[in-house]
Amino acid sequence: MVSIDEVARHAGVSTATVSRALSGRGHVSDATKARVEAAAKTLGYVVSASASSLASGRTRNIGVLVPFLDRWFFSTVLSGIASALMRRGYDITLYSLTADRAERRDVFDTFLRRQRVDGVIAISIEIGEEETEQLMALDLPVIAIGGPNPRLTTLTVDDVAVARLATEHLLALGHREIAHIGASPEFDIDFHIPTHRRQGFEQALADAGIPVKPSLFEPADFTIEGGFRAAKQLLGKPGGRPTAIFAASDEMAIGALLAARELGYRVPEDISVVGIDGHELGEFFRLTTVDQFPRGQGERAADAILAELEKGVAPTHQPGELPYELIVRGSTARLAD
Amino acid sequence: MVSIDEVARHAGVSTATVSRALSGRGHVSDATKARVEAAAKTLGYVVSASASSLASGRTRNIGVLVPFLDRWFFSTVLSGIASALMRRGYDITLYSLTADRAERRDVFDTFLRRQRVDGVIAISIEIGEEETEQLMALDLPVIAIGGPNPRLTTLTVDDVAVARLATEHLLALGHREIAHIGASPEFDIDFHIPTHRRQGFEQALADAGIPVKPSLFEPADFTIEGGFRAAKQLLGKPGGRPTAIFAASDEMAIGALLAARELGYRVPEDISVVGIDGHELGEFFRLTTVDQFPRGQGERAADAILAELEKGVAPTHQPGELPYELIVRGSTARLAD
DNA sequence: CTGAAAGCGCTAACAT
DNA sequence: ATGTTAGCGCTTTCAG
Repeated sequence: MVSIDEVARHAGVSTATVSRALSGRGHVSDATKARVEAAAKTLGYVVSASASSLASGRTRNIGVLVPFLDRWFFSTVLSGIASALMRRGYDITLYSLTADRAERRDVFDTFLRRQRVDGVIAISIEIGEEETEQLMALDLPVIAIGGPNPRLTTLTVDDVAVARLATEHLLALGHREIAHIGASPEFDIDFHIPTHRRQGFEQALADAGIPVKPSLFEPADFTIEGGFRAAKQLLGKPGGRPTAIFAASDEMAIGALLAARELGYRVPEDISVVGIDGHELGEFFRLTTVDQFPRGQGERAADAILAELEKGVAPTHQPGELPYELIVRGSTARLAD
Repeated sequence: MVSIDEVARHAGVSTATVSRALSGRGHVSDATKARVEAAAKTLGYVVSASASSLASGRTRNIGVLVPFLDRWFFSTVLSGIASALMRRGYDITLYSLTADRAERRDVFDTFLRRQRVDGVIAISIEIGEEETEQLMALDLPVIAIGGPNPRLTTLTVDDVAVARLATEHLLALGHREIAHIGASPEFDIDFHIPTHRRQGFEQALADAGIPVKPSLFEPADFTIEGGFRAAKQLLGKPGGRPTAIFAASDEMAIGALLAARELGYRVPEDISVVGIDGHELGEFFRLTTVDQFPRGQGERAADAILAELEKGVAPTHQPGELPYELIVRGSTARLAD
């Protein structure tokens, strides 16, 4: 590997000047800057990350905490983060948080403390009291996406409003018997998003003067399969089926849609279905949804952390400021008289 | 951040001994080792990655090259890599290769050359001549998964055999009119897996004495939607529809299954469908498939690179040694007489 | 088995 | 605007 003094020699300057010219910190005349850049280029010189980090304290590397790598939502947010960060020359190191308690401890105890990153982005993970403490002890910028944590800077969408919007869409189409597929109670304990969505749902009903029937709620696990099972329950019960289903995620909504079909109901003629997320399969299934632009969430988080890092701008995020939008496709329709 | 000499002082030894005790390189008496470990623990000491890397030349960090983060197959392989690497205390830094040529160049020119990683794993990316050159110039262990590259150590499954297996399953059930959904020609140009799958399909037919009909091939893009469209074409053509479809991926197979249903065909009574991959949705759709254990592929790649790194074992992989297995579920059945 | 000391390849004062 | 120099926090000879 070619090192900085070869470049210095080649350009006829000191290593300090090479460093300045290449990093853009401190003044260098345009002429020398050009010479240095040319030398670096012909020699194929790239700054050594560890040497530079050790000397400067900056790593140009962001740590990203993800709960599941193989679930669509998370990997989509991650890809947003990756592209925004890469554009700015930052590396990203990935910390995948499994269910394994010990591994999870390791991430906070050890991995994150190696001084390998300049900041961390946490994607929709519920961070415990002690973990929050450890994150803050890192003394690094931290941006969390989803799952509001009062002690951390958090990017959130207003989940209550999102759920209201979905529900109001159904109400505006004339539906009165609306079922909701949300999280199972265990899931809810340390993850608040599903609760908020349920609240928004109930608020919208209340505002429309419609009583909330517990029999029209069915828990599931945020997968297609879970949504499928829940919808079968909802639609199979004798005595007055719902005319519409609001699922707390697109994957569950797709499951519901498939369940309705399998039972012989037509969507949207017999039953309307709406989800939340903006899932890539939504278009294919003609699913009406409230899109929350997960890629964009990742990009914003990346921008926020870079702003804090490079401009020292402590982000001033209002809770619930992330955008969302109702996308009306073919899975919802007016209630037939 | 607490540093190595605090630990040294606390344990009453030199920094050299702390380094040896904690890294396990060089001999330290059990007694001092215990003292050092205790000191490190009570002080909460964690070795600084950059200082350690600079001094030793080892980073304990593996670079992973991924083409798409948000596609199920890749994120699943990635999660396998992540868990195997994390268990061994390695970090992983992620390089997402977009279609953008310039960004892609950057990865090879700059990102990978920062000496931030000890090795690289490339997931199913077709690596060009020049890129291969650059990878080799890194002088680091490189493991590629899929897309055999004669100059790189590559973990592959025998795609021809996998496709034969899927096709032979259909043949054994009595099917003779078997359609294949594969890649569109552009896709094929620099990505050989689909071609191999097609070859396996054709070989199996040939062995059974069945002529290959071009009309029974339909290209698609490896998505559910693509498979859906392709199957509609295949099943909609007047004059003798196929009785079975072999799709080169599970996502396309699921699309095909949905298309068959929408056209009013029953699966598997009227038409059998088989895919390849072992997709998480396979179970839900009762899809017969040839599983190629993507998570396991990631884990193996991680193990291989660690073996090379830590034991200096240059991996001796035979082409096509990754496991695969036919999983018969409910989407295939005997041809009705 | 342990310690002293010389770097690893940069960056950031401090000079000039 | 540029050069000199002292580290950054470890690891690794080399001695003992």
